[in-house]
Formats: sequence, structure tokens, C-alpha cells
Amino acid sequence: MIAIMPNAIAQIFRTGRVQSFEPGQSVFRSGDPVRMMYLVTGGQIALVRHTRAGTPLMLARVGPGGVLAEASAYSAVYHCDGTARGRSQLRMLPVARFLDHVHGATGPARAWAAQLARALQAARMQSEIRSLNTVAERLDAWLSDNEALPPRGQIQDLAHSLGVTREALYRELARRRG
Amino acid sequence: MIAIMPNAIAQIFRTGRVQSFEPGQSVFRSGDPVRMMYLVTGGQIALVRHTRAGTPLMLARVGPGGVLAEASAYSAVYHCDGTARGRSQLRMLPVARFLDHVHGATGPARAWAAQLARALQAARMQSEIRSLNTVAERLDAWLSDNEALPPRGQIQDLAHSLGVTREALYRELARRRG
DNA sequence: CGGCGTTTTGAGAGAGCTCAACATCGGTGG
DNA sequence: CCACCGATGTTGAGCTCTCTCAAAACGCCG
Repeated sequence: MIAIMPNAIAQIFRTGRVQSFEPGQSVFRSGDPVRMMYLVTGGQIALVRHTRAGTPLMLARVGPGGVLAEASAYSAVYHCDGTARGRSQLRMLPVARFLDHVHGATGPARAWAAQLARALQAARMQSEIRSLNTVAERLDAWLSDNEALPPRGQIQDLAHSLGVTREALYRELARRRG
Repeated sequence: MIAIMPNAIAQIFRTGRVQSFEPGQSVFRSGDPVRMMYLVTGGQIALVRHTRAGTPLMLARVGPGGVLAEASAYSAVYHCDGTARGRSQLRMLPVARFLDHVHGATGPARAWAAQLARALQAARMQSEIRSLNTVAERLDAWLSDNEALPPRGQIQDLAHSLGVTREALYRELARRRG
């Protein structure tokens, strides 16, 4: 989603310790106290929430350049699980230090707020897309905010993002080609 | 959603001009340049987005104490329409002034970021709920984050928030009572 | 070549949406 | 007090769509 970038937020993590995670390894779990903020520098971290019934729900997948669970910076405990998908590298910083940096000067504060705002727009967009009933409508809505379809190998990710099964999406794509 | 509150963000609007809107009246439209930030002091404003196909999609409804389109503070133009639902009152402030206030000192900056973070969590929650397939699952997920069902007269709002028709929700509620 | 994951296509069943009718409640005015 | 009205709540029946399960055709890489 967010490019690997020497932006103001990533700069804040420059002094952070680096840690690697194996596929499936947990970065934090729901209910854990929030002690660290994480910047993804490699791989991908999935944010998953489990309902009372036990159904797992993927809230987001964060790739290189993204900050893990932005909202957790203002929470005492996590509200979802953070799990590595594939070998991943994170750079971490204690929350207090992160917030000191981010709110210590107007520049970073603004960059951080802008980052939250972008994440908010993306989340609203995803919610909006999922309020549509048919695969065709959801795909149209997604295309209205994206340049082109993702390359081969990433269609399933798109299906997940749209909240439909891969079969349904493949069928819709075939329908449009023919 | 957000209580009427003398919080740091609402304070910023204390010098803002007040304006009333009639039901259906537009506060801003998609594509308009962002000039003002708005605090809702009475009534309710709907944020609606129209897909290329023309389907209207409600992104959010903002009640008293809420800020209209938080993310717009960092955008040049709006990405959705803001329309009054019922007679509503807004307090407005030029964007530049709003950002000066918000990022001028660490206190407000932090409060603003926290507000964005809360909105982000709410949006992710709604998106998460809508990724579930059945009304029963969506209702369970909603109840896991809310104390109780809304009172009579607001069931249809819940249905909309869950992304289901009112009939489907009424049926599920009846099923649980019986 | 032999796996492994992605892409395609098929058939059946389940769930919600749509359209329709009716009941209930609260307010308004005769 | 009662008739009326609109909005909310309730229930029914059919249709359509996706999900699920299943199988097969690719494509890539060791």
C-alpha cells in the first residue's frame, strides 16, 4: 500500500531495534499491553481479529513502509493479533519514545496525522466496497480508486480485499474478458 | 457516536462561525476544494460517496461532537458529499487555521491524532463486520463491541451500519427472541 | 519430470435481497 | 375520543447471487 520511503514517520524509527519474524510468528496478541510501535521494513504482517464466535477476520495486511496498528499508539492494549506472513523484518520503538518524537515538533505531528488520515480513508473505502452486494459492483468500486488490476499472483489478495472468494472474482474477471 | 464534549478538538472550534443546514442541504460536494473544517454541534451529517456506476454509498454519519471528514484536513478536495440529515448545526473553521491550532502545540496534536486513531478503529471494525457473510455473524461481531442493542427507532440505523436490509435484521432479532 | 500454488470451470445449496402485505406505534387534527 | 397518517416493526414468497465443495488445466521451479 505505502511505498518504502524515507518519510517523516519512517525517520522516527531510524534508531529502533530491528527484529526478524518467522512465518506465522506472533508480533503481538489481542489483549497484550501496547509497549512498542513497529515499522515494517520487510515482509508482511497481518492484523487479525477473532470474534467471540472464533471467526478469524483479517483487518489489514501491512507491508514495507507501513506502521503496525497505528491506532494502538493511543490504546493501552491491542485489539487484534499481529502475525507475520512470510519472513518479515520490523523496526521497533517504545510507544512513549515514538509519541515523544511524533508530537515533539509540528512537522512529525502533521506527517503522523496525515498518515492516520490516509489509513482512515483506505479503511472507509474498504468498508464502502464491502457494503455492495455483487462482485461486479465491488470490483467497479475498487477500480474507481485504483489504476489497474493487480498482476498475476495477486488476484487472490484482491479477492480478499473485496471480501469475496477467489472463485467469485475469477468468474467476474472471466465474464469481463469474454 | 462521539459524545458532546468539551474536548481538545471541540475547543479548537470555539471561535468558529455557526451555520445551520436544512434537511438535504449540501455542506460540501465531492471534488470541491477543502476550505473549511466542520464540527457538528447539532443534527447529523451524512458522508456519501457515489461510485462511477452511480450507486450511492454511505461512508459515515456524523453526529454532535464529531468532526466532518477528518481526513479532508490533509486533502486538497473532498472525496465524498456531505449532506444534512434533518436540521443540523455546524461550527466551521478555515482549514489552515484548524491545522495551525491542531499542530501548534503538542496537546492538541495528540488529541487530534487520537481522534483520527479512534475513527480508524471504528472504520476497520465496520469493514470487518461487513466481511462476514451472515446477518447472525455480523450482529454478533457488532455486539462484541457494543453494550446492547439500540432502542426502538434506531434498529434501521443498525441494519444500515451492518450492511444488511432492515428485514434481514428484524428477522434475525426475531429468531433470537423466539 | 514431479510437486505446488494459481487460475479456471462446474454444480448444488444456502442466505439475503426484493417486492409485497400487514401490524404497530405516536402524533395531529377534526 | 376517534380518524387519519407516516414511520417503524413484522412476516411471507420467490429470485438471484455468492459460497462451498470439487475437479481440472495451467505455470513456475527445483
